[in-house]
Amino acid sequence: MIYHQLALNVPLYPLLTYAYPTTLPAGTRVAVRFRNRLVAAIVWESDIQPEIDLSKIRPIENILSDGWQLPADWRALLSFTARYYHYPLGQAVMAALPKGLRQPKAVPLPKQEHIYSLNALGRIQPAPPARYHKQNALWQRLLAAPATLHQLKTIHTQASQYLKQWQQQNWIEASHIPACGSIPTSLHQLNQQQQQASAEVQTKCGQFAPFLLYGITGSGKTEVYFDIMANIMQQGKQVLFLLPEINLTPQLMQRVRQRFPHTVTTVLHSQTAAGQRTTNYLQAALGQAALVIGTRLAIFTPMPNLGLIVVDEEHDYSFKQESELRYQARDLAVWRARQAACPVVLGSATPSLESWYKTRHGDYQLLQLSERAHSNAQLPQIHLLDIRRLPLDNGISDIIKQKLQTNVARGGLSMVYLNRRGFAPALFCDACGHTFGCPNCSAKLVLHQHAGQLRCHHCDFHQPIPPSCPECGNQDLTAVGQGTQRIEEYLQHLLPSARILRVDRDSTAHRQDWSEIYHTIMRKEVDVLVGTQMLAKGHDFPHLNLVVVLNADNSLYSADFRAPERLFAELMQVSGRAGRADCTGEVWVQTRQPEHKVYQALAAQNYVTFATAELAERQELGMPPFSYMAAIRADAHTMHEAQQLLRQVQQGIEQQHALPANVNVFGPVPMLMARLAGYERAQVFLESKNRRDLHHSISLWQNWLLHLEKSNPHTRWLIDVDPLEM
DNA sequence: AGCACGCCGACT
DNA sequence: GTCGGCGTGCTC
Ligand SMILES: [Zn+2]
Ligand SMILES: [Zn+2]
Repeated sequence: MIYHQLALNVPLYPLLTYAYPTTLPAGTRVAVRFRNRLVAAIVWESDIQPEIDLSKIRPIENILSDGWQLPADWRALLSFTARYYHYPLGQAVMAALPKGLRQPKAVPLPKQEHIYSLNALGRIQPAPPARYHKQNALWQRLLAAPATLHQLKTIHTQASQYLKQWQQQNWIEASHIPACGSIPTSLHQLNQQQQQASAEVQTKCGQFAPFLLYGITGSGKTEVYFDIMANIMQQGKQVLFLLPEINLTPQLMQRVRQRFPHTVTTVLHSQTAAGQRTTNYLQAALGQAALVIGTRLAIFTPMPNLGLIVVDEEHDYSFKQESELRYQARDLAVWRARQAACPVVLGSATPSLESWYKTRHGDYQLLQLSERAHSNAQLPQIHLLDIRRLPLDNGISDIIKQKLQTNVARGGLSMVYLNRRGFAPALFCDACGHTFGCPNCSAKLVLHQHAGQLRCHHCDFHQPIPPSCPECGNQDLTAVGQGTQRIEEYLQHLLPSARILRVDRDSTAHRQDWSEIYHTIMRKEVDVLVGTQMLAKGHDFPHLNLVVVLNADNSLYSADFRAPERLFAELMQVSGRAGRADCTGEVWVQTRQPEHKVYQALAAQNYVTFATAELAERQELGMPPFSYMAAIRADAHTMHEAQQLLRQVQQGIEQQHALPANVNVFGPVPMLMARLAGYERAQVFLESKNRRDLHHSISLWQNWLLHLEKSNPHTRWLIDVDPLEM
């Protein structure tokens, strides 16, 4: 018997040993019995010396992927990912596979699509008589240009039958459809900066080279990506294009299809149906698709000819998975580019301070687009409106009211942005001061007027709006603050003739809603948009010329050291919506702290100044990117239990004096959101300037946690490397 | 994580 | 006497 190390979906750090009569190559998908259930597994290593009792080792039941293995570079990526994020390798491997490949069932490989063309003999044949009009149409189509079965089926569903006939006559030939296909020249003429950026990346083709493409909103980053992608794909290489889910819109896909009409493109995101995702994954893995577009999970797609990775909106937090395997796809993209020896382009109008810092140190090469791509498009004018002494009506000052009225009157499109859905963020008792909190979370319940409910935005708790205060019985309950619903209602009252549309998670609950909303806006059937982040990202409305930002100050009070960076990026993004194409835009930001660095940098529309100042502050405090961090978290029904496990580990390590001197430990402290979905959450931060020592310390903590978890059975724990949550 | 095993309270 | 509550421990 030959023994193999297998990756299975079990929460154990070591791999499991199974036997097979012959040596199976690493990367083979197999089915095995685990606890007497048939599950899928991936061969990680063959011909090993078992470290456990031979009697416990069971046989591999059968081999699932005949003739295809998960490639060595993919396995190296997962080994690295599991090690770096301190996550069980078996579970990491399974998280990187689409559902179809996690099942103990064989999956047929996608057949490479054929393209059919009439050969010389075929071309001199008479066309089928016109009375057989479907047959004739097929023939005419093939006469005009080669076509795929898929295309021919749109002419006649029985196309394959006739193709077979004609193939037997030796009139047509079938050939594999090329992954890349011909790429037509772009309709967009790149400006000088764009050309230069594209050229810089292309000179590094075939070698590891990380770039940060810093381009202001509207500077045409996408055209630059497309230009580089076209070049790389024409060399027969594959391109991986990552972007936040919210930006993966039908409009974006439309642009891709227009620019690369003959390129086999595959889309991978969490909304793709499971079966389709497996097919797409395999298409990329077999090199049949030249272009892979997807959200963070697409970083794990095997690509045999990877020639370029693009990460658009690289500052976006959605690249970090905040559960289970807590990977940062942007960072893994850089790792993969190094492994594949290819360029990687991270793009943003407000780069993450981590990436910006790396350009300062020459780790990443900086590419800048400082002009709007369309020379007639102006930057918006951003105004800060100090509301400390101004009367507000539903959170809106007179000046803003007038701005909105004027813009509606002259037929412009306005947007009122606030990052709070619902009617009001809190309900308050005037008599005793009682507020309604979520019983499961440390958060206030949000008033949803239309639904007649108080809802928690962090868990699924909800209750009917109470008629009176449960503390004192008072019936005068006041809705405090503004949510999008309330603003929508108020604006309808203020601007009775205006067509107002609210866009937030509540108004776009169904998949279709967004595209309907989008088209309504594009048909200019809306005067005022009210919405949250959804509205700020991913969609351009060329005729939008007034943006109003309400209640942004809330984020300034956060204890999270990344809050200013986040707010700045968010406000720059919202502001960038105003005045694209050929109309000048105006942005008005209501604030009580106009002197704050975030607002000052925003008004000046100066990312560089902001980043420089913010980095200086981070350096002073020894925060990332000037140090590396990891969070060890524990949760339990009581904060005491959660902190107890962490304290026990801390004491154990202290007694052994095992912690490297250059690793600092903070905590245990409650998380900023201390209670979530019924669990009290505590954490310890490990911080060091030395990555090796940090990781050594994490492993130390991990081993102690594995040892002490038995005596704390009600406490769960996890490790978050390079954490974003605080 | 599941899923068995096992040891005590409240049912027929 | 048994049914089932979940605390404990293992998984190749
Ligand atoms: Zn009260
Ligand atoms: Zn809650």
